[in-house]
Amino acid sequence: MSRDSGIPKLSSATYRERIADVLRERILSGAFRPGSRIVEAQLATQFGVSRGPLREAIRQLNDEGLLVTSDYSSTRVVSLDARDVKEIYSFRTALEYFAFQLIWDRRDDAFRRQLHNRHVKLLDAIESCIEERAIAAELHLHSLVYETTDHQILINSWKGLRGRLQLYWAAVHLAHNEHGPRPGAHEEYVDAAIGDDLERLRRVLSEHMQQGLADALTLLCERRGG
Amino acid sequence: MSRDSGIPKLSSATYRERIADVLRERILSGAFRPGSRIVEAQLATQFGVSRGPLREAIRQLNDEGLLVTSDYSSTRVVSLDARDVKEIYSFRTALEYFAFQLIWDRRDDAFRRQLHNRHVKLLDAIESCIEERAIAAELHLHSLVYETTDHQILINSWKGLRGRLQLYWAAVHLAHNEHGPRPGAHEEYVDAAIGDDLERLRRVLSEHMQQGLADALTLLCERRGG
DNA sequence: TGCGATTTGTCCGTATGTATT
DNA sequence: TAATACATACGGACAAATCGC
Repeated sequence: MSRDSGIPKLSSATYRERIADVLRERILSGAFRPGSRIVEAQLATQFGVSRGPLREAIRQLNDEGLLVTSDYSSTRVVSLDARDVKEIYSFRTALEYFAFQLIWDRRDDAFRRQLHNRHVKLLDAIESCIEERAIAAELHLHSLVYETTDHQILINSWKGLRGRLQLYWAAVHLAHNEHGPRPGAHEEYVDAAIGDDLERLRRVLSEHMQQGLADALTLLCERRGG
Repeated sequence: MSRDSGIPKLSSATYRERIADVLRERILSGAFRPGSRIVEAQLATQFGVSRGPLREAIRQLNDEGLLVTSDYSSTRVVSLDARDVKEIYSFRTALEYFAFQLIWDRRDDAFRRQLHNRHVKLLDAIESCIEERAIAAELHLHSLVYETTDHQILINSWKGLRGRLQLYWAAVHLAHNEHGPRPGAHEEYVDAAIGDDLERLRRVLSEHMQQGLADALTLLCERRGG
């Protein structure tokens, strides 16, 4: 009824694009929880747009892996299982190592400074005990290496992974609000990232991701259990 | 006029899906050449469908990286430049090494047999001098390791890359019909893939891809030049 | 600079197919 | 089996933006 609901008219670009942005934001923020249903016509009237652009936005979020629609029946927010999370973390390890390989000999002071800044922000966010902030800050820290590569395919691939990671952690957070990133977990990562031993970074990255995966799966089990 | 043009009505699934399949096939086969224009309304009448499903199919091919549409103006078949090709080959190297890592300790006789089969088929295809066959056979050979991983994210990622590779080679072929994959180029690849030295495979893969990239860029320059 | 033509983007009413109950 | 809800598809119309003249 309200017909409010985002879709800022003044910003540029097409409706389809803006709708996709709003939908993505609501899914990642947890406003639309995993498994919950998305009804085309409902959202269209809520957003004050026709079904056409809305359908196309939904299709796009399907390709991004945030929505799942079964033909002629329903579309729901994706609900990740243990297998999905394992795939995400293993793939992420490979991508991030590739990213570091690409920039290894091009790392400069700006890179080191940015890395430090984002690490400090992460520690701040963790201390604030606002888990959304902590998650966002962690992903922001890890994003730096991807941005630095200037490799479009890699960056897009990372965006897709990051979205699903964010969705997953948001869901975990809603299930039981505790457990952000660990305060000391990124010291070694940052240190290796600015160091001179690529092979060491490889090991640190691998261990870092395995720890992240372990945390994720623990929480997944707790959620299923209770 | 003709209103023929594919879109097999009897097969399952939605129009959007079938239209996307037909479009993809025509792009990858070279029937729609890189840079050529795609007009919504035209295709809709040709295919005998309305603009709705057609638009959605176009959107999907946009996400797959085969079409590029500029808002309110036009949509064209993507035309890859040197930078794109470099990104594809470097990313592909990283993905394929990751894939081998995943299956390294799980390689069995079935894998080795399949690899051999696909290699023989590739050699046959090269000898036939039908370049489309040779390209398809080469991609089929490389696909094996991805399929074996059973890693959905990785497989989807590879599908996207493979599509653009196929598009690129088809374009090169139309420009001057020569230069398929080299006959001896995959001996070492297959040998390393069934061997016991992962580090050697890494090197072979890297060199193999660099050679492929070099061939691709040479042809690109020739195309631009004459 | 402006103008018209072309094409994409969007809306709405309606009809049909499919899954679910 | 029938009814319902919803996704899918159609067609005609108009708005908005781009491009060529």
